[in-house]
Amino acid sequence: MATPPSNTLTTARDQARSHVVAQVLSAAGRQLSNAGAGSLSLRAIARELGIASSAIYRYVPSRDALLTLLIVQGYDDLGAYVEDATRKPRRADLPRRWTAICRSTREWAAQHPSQWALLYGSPVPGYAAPQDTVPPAARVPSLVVALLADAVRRGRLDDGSALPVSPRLRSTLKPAHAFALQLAPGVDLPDELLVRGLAAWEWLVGAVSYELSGHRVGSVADDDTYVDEVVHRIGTWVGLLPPR
Amino acid sequence: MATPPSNTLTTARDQARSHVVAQVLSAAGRQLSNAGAGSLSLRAIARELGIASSAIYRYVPSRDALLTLLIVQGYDDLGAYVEDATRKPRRADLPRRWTAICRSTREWAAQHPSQWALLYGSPVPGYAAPQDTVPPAARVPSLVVALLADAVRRGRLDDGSALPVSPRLRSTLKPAHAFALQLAPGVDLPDELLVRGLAAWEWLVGAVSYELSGHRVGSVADDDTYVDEVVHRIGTWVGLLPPR
DNA sequence: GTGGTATCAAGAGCACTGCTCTCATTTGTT
DNA sequence: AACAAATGAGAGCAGTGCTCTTGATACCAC
Repeated sequence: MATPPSNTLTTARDQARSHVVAQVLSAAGRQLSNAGAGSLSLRAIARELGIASSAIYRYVPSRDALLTLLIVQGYDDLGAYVEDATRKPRRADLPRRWTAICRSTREWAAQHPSQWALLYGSPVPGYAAPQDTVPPAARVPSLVVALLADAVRRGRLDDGSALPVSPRLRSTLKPAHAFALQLAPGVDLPDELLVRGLAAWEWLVGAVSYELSGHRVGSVADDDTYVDEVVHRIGTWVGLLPPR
Repeated sequence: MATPPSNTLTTARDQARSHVVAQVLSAAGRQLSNAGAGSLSLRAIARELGIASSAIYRYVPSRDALLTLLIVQGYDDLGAYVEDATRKPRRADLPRRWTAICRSTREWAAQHPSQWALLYGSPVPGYAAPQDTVPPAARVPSLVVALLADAVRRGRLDDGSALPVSPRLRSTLKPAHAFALQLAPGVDLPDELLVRGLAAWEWLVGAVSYELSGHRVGSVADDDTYVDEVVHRIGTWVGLLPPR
């Protein structure tokens, strides 16, 4: 009897192995939520799983590698959450799609502050994000680009405040342009719009982090209404929303 | 002979003591720059100063307390740097004052990435910023408010895109209003402007952090020209700059 | 079935951390 | 000179990431 196709992992051992890996990841995620990335301890995970501390290293090469796995998982979780929320409005309802992106991003961050900090917080010095975190990290930005592409396609973009783009800026935007082109092959997003989209996304991330870090406590009584307001204003600035 | 006035600390011991404290802080700052907040080690500082590891605790109660000191020092350093840069343009030159705030903030962050991360990065879980970090943290925002107040005073604010402010939003902004009123007692900053100013500042912090975390690497070829552009656009959005 | 091998679990151990004791020494004041 | 406060050093505790060795599995080919 020939061995089963080796590309699908079906040997009982591999199955058990990936099960343990999943347990490790789950325990790590739980620990991350409770105590934050700083105090994530491999030994504590081993204790929780009831195995020796040294046995952890059969499943995860190092603490940094585990953090990388958690980062990828975090990006994917956030991406799925925002994609889900963005699917709810009708596709033609650009304003609602924009607010859905913003609100769901903030919601996810509020529900998973430690993972958000892991994704968009201070990078651990000496830790360079491996290449395999890039695609999952691009999921939400992809939604923004798709939204802008739809707006261009339907001619529903308010270009009232469009500014001329210098050649220097144009060449600087080449990578973003390539990203957008690959994502929405049909439409050609003008560089001017790319600046607005990228800046809007950076702003959103910044505002969420600002709130989560507690920097806004003394400035605003109710974060919800403030954020709602700013989400609206940025949407207007980008050209996706009418000026109310 | 009466003891010298006790409010001024002149006893030789106190002098030596504060000297050692300064050395500890300096070594901690150096270590922070090299290795980041995560791997800041009291024992390593003690080694560098040539004293026993336990002796550190005569000068700093705990690692968290040392981090707090570094945070306060960081805010003050950043505040002084930006204040300095903002003093250079003529006071009437509002556009240049705005760009000076943005550029100097970004410069300082680029020169002190670890301290920036300490100030605006992911908060250490379980670590609540003590009250004495609040005033130094408000230094740069104060500059923004002062700038806006000047703009209002001189009637040089472009209110073309001003939006109505709902009562709900108005009451949410009370703390910010109080902050501004205390800073610029003469002028009354409209709530509409407060939203724009606060949002602009949050955006700036977000963009700097975004860049420092390396999230922008795949999107833009030259960060400098991109940031210049966005600084200009936000300035325009706030109403401080003409639309080029 | 049996032998060989890759995998896994466990324990000991190293170097490091924050922090707390105790004890001796130095310093400043009365 | 005497006393008290401040300081320094060392040992020690509990914890960390990670490595090495040793012994027990489970798998796979013959």
